[in-house]
Amino acid sequence: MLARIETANRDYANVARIPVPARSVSALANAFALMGAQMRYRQNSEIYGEAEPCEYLYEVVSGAVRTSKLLSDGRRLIDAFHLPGDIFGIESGDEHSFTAEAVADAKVRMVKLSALRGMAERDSDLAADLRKCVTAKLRATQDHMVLLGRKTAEERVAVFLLGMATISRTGGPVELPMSRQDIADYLGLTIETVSRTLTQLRNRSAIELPTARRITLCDRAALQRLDA
Amino acid sequence: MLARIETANRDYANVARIPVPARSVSALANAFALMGAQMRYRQNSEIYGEAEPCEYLYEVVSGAVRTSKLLSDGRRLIDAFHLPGDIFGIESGDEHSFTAEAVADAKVRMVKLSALRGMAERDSDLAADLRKCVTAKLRATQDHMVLLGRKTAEERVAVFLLGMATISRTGGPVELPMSRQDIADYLGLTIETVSRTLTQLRNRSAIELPTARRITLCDRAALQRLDA
DNA sequence: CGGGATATTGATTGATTTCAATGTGAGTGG
DNA sequence: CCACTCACATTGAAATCAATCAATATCCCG
Repeated sequence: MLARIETANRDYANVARIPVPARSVSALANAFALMGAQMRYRQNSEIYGEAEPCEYLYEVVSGAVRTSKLLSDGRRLIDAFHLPGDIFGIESGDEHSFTAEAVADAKVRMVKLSALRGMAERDSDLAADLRKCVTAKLRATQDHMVLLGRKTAEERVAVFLLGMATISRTGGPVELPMSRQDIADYLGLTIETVSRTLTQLRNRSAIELPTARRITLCDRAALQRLDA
Repeated sequence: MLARIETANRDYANVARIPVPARSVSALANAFALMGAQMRYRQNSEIYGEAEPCEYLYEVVSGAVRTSKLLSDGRRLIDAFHLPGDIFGIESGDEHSFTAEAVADAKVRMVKLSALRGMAERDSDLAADLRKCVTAKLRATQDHMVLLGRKTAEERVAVFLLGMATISRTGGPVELPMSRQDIADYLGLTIETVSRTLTQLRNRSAIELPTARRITLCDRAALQRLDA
């Protein structure tokens, strides 16, 4: 849920997601188009690991990617989900602080950071795009931090649903590429609480759940109200 | 609890705090020394507000500053505490996403961001320092996010205490410039839970509480163990 | 020596977790 | 095509951690 290379502006209901409008990252988009090496990753396979050096910037072409951190005793926090068009691999230093894995089978384009940085010295648009990726990441992390620090289970789930709906902005139902465990670890909850909260929202007719991985938002206003 | 202009390296026990070593931000330190305008702020007065444009970068000279966000219904999350030597005002865009206020009477030096950015075009060291401030901020926010998302009250308080001890690295007791309410809002807890947790740590002889605002860490290892 | 804010402690409630079944659905092989 | 299976999701009951409500206690500060 980070910087996307967008082709159109839209309303950004979801506080947890601050996409970068298309025009402003076109230099980066070009770099990916020109220099991007495409890779495939099977579901649950690792793209990079925590503590590995940051060498590439990635763009999701298809599928979905999660970046997460595992605590010593098995607790896990998912920092973000990355969907087609999203950039990931931005990190807070020379080493990854999260692990990236394919949530579903994924195609990913990657570009060497050293190459991008080299180009950015000559191309101020590209330099600006790279800066924008970092600040967008920071903003998303700040929003996620507020969510985890100060919101109820119901609010967290509502924010998540609105965020997913914004991304896959087909008017229709939202297709979730991730499991309940992934959602729980993103929201700082347990799978049971996520499940119960979804049921609760369904009982109030805010959403419909045709299948576990497909959710229709019937009453966005009700969800929005929960996005305190 | 962000980038500091450090004069020496030390062990960085606290995951929530990633100081920038002195050498690497010397260009920025110079800029503050040369161009910094000093301001005083009374306790609890606002330095900048959420949604105001980002115009300055700040350095705490004395006292303490908090950056926080208020939710619509009064819930508050404190993003970070900034102590002497810390840089703050780094934000995720052109507008502040948090409010900055003096926790205690504070002296602050400020430099126009536009000026810094202008200089950074000619001075690659300064440009690197500015990048480092953003990435350090991102890392601190990521760590805080993990804390809020996945840690128990006891773990949160332990991390906070170790962090404060690292900052004010006098071997002696830690002086807290902030109230219990501030600590609670930083840790995503209530004042009662913070208070009870401190009492609990005292009963286990991990800490001593000569006064409410002064804490001696007697058993760091015990606290470290809680920093999962 | 008050007095008011701040902090601690106590009792209780409540939200979320944990533990434990039960249900559902996609894929496989008979 | 259907049963089987295994993973994933939902639901239920009990336990737990932290929040809330309610008194004190303590510390500044005048």
